[in-house]
Amino acid sequence: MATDKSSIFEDVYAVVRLIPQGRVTSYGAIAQFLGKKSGARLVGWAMNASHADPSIPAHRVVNSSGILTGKGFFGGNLMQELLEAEGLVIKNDKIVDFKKHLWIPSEELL
DNA sequence: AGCGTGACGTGTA
DNA sequence: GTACACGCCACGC
Repeated sequence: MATDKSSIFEDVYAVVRLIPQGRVTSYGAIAQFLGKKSGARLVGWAMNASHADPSIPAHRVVNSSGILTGKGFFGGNLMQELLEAEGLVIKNDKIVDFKKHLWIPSEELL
């Protein structure tokens, strides 16, 4: 949004930044919202680049199982603590009641 | 233009 | 329930 890079990163960043606190979304949901049916990998790849932008709550993005796949990129349990700080409950690296906290842009933003 | 890679997703065994 | 393979799109070399 802020730029005309035409790169998928910007699109992913924009969506991730819209994720409300205490909510989470999945790579597939974002990919679907962007129009990529199975572009979940692209989202994950974009998130990898999100490290350059600390304003991106990448910790709110998990895989379709609600597992903190990218926690290793945050360093230890930082990702889990961030989510717990937002009222979420993490158990065994996965979000409890994941579907309950799931935030789908294509539905919430509709 | 082709190959390899990736914080994924889904299906099948 | 776990393990493996395929598919999918975009970027870097």
